[in-house]
Amino acid sequence: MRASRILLPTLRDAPGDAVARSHQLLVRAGFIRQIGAGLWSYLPFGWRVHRRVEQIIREEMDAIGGQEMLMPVLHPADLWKKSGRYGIPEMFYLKDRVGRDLVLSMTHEEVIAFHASEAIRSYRDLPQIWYHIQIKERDEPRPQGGVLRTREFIMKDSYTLDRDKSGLDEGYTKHELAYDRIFRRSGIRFYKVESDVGMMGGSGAHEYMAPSPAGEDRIVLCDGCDYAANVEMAVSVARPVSVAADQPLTEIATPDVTTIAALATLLGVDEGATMKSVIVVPEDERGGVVLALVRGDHRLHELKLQKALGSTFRPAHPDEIRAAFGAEPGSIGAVNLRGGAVREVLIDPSITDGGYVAGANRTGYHLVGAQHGRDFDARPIDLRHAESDDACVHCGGRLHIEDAIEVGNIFKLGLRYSVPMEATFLDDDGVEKPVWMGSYGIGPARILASAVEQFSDENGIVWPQAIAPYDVWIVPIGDDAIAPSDELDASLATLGVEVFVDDRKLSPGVRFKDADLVGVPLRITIGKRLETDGTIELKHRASGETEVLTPAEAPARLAALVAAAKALPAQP
RNA sequence: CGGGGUGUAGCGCAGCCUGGUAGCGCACGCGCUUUGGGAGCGCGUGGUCGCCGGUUCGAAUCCGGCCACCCCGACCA
Repeated sequence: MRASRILLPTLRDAPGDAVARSHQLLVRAGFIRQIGAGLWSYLPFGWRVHRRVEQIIREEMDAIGGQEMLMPVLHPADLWKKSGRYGIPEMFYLKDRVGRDLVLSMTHEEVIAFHASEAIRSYRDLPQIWYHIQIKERDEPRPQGGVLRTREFIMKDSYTLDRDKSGLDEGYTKHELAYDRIFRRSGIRFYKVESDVGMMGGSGAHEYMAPSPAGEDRIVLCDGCDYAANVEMAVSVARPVSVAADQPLTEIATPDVTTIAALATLLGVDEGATMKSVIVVPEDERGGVVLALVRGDHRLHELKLQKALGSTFRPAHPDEIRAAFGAEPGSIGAVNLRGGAVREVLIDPSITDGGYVAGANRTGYHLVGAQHGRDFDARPIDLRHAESDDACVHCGGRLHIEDAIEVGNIFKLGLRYSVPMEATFLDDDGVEKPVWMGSYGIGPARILASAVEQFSDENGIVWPQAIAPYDVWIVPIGDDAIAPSDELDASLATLGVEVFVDDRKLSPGVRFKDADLVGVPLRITIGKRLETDGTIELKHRASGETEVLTPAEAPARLAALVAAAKALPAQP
């Protein structure tokens, strides 16, 4: 491909509002352009990368028996009313000319279940793996980071349909294998982590996470074993704190002390030897306040508390706290509760049997030696945020937390959609049963952006070979270099290598800068040396190393390099 | 949705406080020179200063309202 025929609007400066590195570089390098909040066009180079990612996904999905299809973006509202998801705030709602309710697809579980309900009659029709690579529309509260979080994006979503739970497990395992190969072939660094099932519902899930400071997710990783989890799910062993057991319960005056830090300082104890009281009001019909207890040095994990409560919640207002506990915020604890004033008390299990410092429910006083089971009752449940330097529950190793971009996820949906959507089949025992479903997503744009986040330098992007917009970038210098460039392009084309010939009428310096910015892994320079000593130069974008080649040996050398770089690599 | 910020040429920015002919760099066009790491000289093109209203003889500038976009948080794949 000749540069003079392609749209490649590179910029010397990134737009002032671009913060994420991938956002800056993809715009500067002429890959993407914004048309509104969370709405992006892919220009030719950007789209080439996207399509290469798609193609890797397609090949690996086909390899596990996936059947590619295409489902619409516009859905009748009835489908979503049937599954019970109509009304969720992230969906775009619209009406047609006669007033029928329609929605734009956020995902395709409903449509898949609809097709399954019609097409799957018998256990002989199972299992199935269906997928498509299609647009998703989501009314995101806050699109950000360029192409990292958008309101319209393309997703590969696949769905397994199985006869029973073990069938679902097999389909899930196939996806784990396919996903491992997809992300390795794409050339990005990634982790597979345990994850929350989120809005999809279901019974088990993993996420594929590309570590990057631009990521919106936090993952917990063990230095000693392969434990990896989203912080939403992570369990860990808290830093040990020594607390004496069987201390007598003693009330002490702590005037004007309302923070854990001040309390620990005043009493000369570890913050971890105190109990933090968090008072919340669940947003359900039952009413009342709930007291959640975590260790003083820990943070309450709001999502875990939400799951424990079975509903969303808000912090209690000070007057609600006074009414329920008879004391000001800052002096609240689980001991000596007034009967019926507090709906439930939850306690994080890192608070062990010893005596802790706790609010006395008397303004300006705390209790020393408060002991769960002896002085108060509470339901033990994991409520705390895993922290860096916690210990691994599996191997005792040290945990650390990294930022990461979610590039894919896999969910065991179970019967969540097949039951309401009536996707059933007749089993060999003559009984009509619901299909077991799984759903599996990958965001090609996030793979693309993750690669830029992970692989760039001060000069621009450094694409992994497999998803680079082109395999080789040729800079002809001088008119005499054009014909040899085209010849090399033609030879490489017969070897399946895609070449970009930068024949723009710009100085060599500008074209070298653009080549670095755009980040094609292999660059050939054809200049005077072809005439003087019959050679051309190969430069590796990543290492900066150069090789001197003759035009005759170049095609084989380049084709070999490309093939080697695209071979399934170990994780970098 | 809460908090903060920004809207002036394709991109990056100055001008606004203190009202008086809209500027700079890059990019872009033409000419000449130049061709292995963002070339030089010369001549040019391009902006209803986000929108609406108000104050004023006069508004990019002051006032009010609205819109858009970005960041943090909430939320979410």
